[in-house]
Amino acid sequence: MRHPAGCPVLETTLSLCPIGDGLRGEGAPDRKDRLARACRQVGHLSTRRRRQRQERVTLEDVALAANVSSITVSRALRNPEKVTPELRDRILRHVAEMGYVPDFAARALASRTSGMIGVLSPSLANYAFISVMRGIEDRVGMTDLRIQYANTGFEPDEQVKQLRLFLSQNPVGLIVVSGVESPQLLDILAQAPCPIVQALDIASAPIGMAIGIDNRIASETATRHLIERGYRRIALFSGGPAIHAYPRLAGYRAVMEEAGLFDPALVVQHQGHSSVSLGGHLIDRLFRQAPDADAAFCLCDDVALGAIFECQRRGIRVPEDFGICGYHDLDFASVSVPTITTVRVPRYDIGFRAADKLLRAVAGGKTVSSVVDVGFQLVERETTARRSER
Amino acid sequence: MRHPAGCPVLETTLSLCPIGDGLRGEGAPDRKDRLARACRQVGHLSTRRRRQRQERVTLEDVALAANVSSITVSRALRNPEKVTPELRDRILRHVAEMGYVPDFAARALASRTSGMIGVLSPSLANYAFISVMRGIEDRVGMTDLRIQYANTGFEPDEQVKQLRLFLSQNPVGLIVVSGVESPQLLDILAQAPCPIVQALDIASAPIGMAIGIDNRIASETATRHLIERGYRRIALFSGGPAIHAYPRLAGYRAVMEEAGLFDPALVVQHQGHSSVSLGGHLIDRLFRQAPDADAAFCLCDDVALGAIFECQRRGIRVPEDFGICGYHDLDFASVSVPTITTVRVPRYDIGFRAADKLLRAVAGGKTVSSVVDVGFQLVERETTARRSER
DNA sequence: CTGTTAGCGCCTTCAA
DNA sequence: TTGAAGGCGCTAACAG
Repeated sequence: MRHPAGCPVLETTLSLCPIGDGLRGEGAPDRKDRLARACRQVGHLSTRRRRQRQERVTLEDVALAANVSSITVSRALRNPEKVTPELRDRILRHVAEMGYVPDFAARALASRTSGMIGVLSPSLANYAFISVMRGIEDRVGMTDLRIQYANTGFEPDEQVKQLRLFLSQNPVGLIVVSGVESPQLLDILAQAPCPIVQALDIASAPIGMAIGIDNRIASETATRHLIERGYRRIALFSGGPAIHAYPRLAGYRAVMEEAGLFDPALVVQHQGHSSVSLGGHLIDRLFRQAPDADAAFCLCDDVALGAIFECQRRGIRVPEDFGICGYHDLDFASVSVPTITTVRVPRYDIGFRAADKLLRAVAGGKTVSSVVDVGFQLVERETTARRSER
Repeated sequence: MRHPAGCPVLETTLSLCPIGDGLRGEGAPDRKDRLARACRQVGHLSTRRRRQRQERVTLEDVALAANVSSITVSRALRNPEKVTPELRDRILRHVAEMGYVPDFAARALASRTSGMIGVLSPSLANYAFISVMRGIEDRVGMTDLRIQYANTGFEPDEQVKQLRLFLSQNPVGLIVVSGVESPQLLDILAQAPCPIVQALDIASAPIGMAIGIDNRIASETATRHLIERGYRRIALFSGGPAIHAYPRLAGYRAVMEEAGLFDPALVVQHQGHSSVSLGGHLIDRLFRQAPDADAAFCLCDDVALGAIFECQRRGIRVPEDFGICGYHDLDFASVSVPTITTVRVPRYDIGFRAADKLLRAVAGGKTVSSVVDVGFQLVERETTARRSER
């Protein structure tokens, strides 16, 4: 069934508009009056000439209207306690009336602080990262600082590019969600003129501060759990670039090798975002490469869920015929049928505390290198709940 | 199983650091040399005094080193074609060598354009919005413009606050994902000095341009579909504030009333983000309020999935005993067991085209009011696939 | 408590 | 093609 509106096509050309095209506003009508008044004032002559076809109300405009100096308006806005209450009220009235909006660029330039925290994360399309960001947001929301997000889609080049953009904005601090892999990125981070906190992964080489869990150990624990449950031909399902999953891959491999069970045919990877549908595809690939596989350790719960669905479709019983272990303990892992055994990572907490660490470093003016392991938890649920056959 | 790191507690106080605390960097060692050289130059005396304990490399620093004026360096960087190739190379070498990083605040102030596009979205924790943002990102990525995100958690106050923050940054344009409800927000938007595109919903009053689907009609279509399949006691499951879901509620209600089937006990709402686990809770509430309910129209697929799980757990057969229709056609809807009937919304496309519209308006310098309906599609799958009993 | 002065780093404008 | 002068809007530092 198609909605009557049909299926419009993109308008033809996609002009790649550079910065700064066609942005000039048109003149504000009531500006002349204020300018006239300005001329009657002393010491504000410079105001006269500028703004021909501009519209923005400036501090000085408000100051003129309120018959004070611009710095007083500034103070009334930012340090109310430093201005007489009546004066302040009068000024604030004018501010509201004239619709004054502060200009952050000017403020940043003059005060030499942007009041901005940059958050670099690999992907928005994953609840695992989003929880971390919620934690960050909640902590930063308690301050006057602003957050600026950038997501890099797991691509090293994009990481570097986004980081450059951040640095151009003089961030007060930086949070890098997930591990830092590219050496170039590490280089830039090391030279960054602000504190940096790495959140989520502490296994990769940290710059400055880090808070999260040791994904390698978590991965070892999960793999070991599958072995203890009697599974032998345990596959690894991974979405996203290998480099991002590296610590977890290493943990899986170490345990499998130790047990004499490692087989490259069991490692099924996919470049690209993890998703539920990916889980099904990986099951398909797995059974072609290794028809005797009897379990899968999925590096994200959504892949695990997709694997469950595909098993149901093929008549493979979970956990009896095939065990599944996920990662992250996403919302649905505890309510799906069957419920998903997974590695619980306190993501919100990590975000909150990462922001907290950062804010302390910003306030203290010093970056003390430190690594905090918040710990994980293996949550055993139905997808691996078969009697041990060991 | 607990990871040995244990469960550390948040460090005691959470100082609410205001903007600008403790940010001064320490002196750069090689600065003296450059300053000395500077003194030998003419016309740059002003450079001497400033920067006592500062570190940032400025255009002028590079200019000094390259023996040109700062404006030439600026040009070499931003309009390479306006500078002799050799000179340009020499300058760029110095730039790289000295690690010059442009200062966006200064650029924005001087050029009167921020080069930034603001994207206001209700929630990051929902794949529906994230797809839209991916579309936006891909289109904007073709330009030099930057994106700044803000999410408002569905709260009107937060929307206004975030919007103010945007306006303080002189955005080149604004994209508002999802409908605009609060009149205050509408007010501010109406006065914004830049083009605005509203994406995803075109049913609510548009300011400027809008692109998306008519959620009310989509909702009507879905409800009608359930009726056609023979369901009668059709519930509505909604996450998020009622105001956000309003067009869809209205569509559902209109069709149900028309059919003489409407019953308030069938409407189950929850303030808060939708999620898979929410679906289960809503099923629970529904069967308490209306034990004879035989279907649910869920305003998001994740709620629908949660409803499926809960039905499985209770031995309720879907679609035979209970029909389920979702919304958004998220990734998993086509692979779950059973697959989910849902309303497909071309979210990525909407994002991409919203950005495209915005960029055109920015380039053209004019905002032509326009509303584009991209249309939706009802995708019939297993959760409603029972023989019609009508 | 309020005002004056002098930039912040870059870019626009105009001149050479 | 390059440079000099000046200003963007705001705030730090110091006066009064």
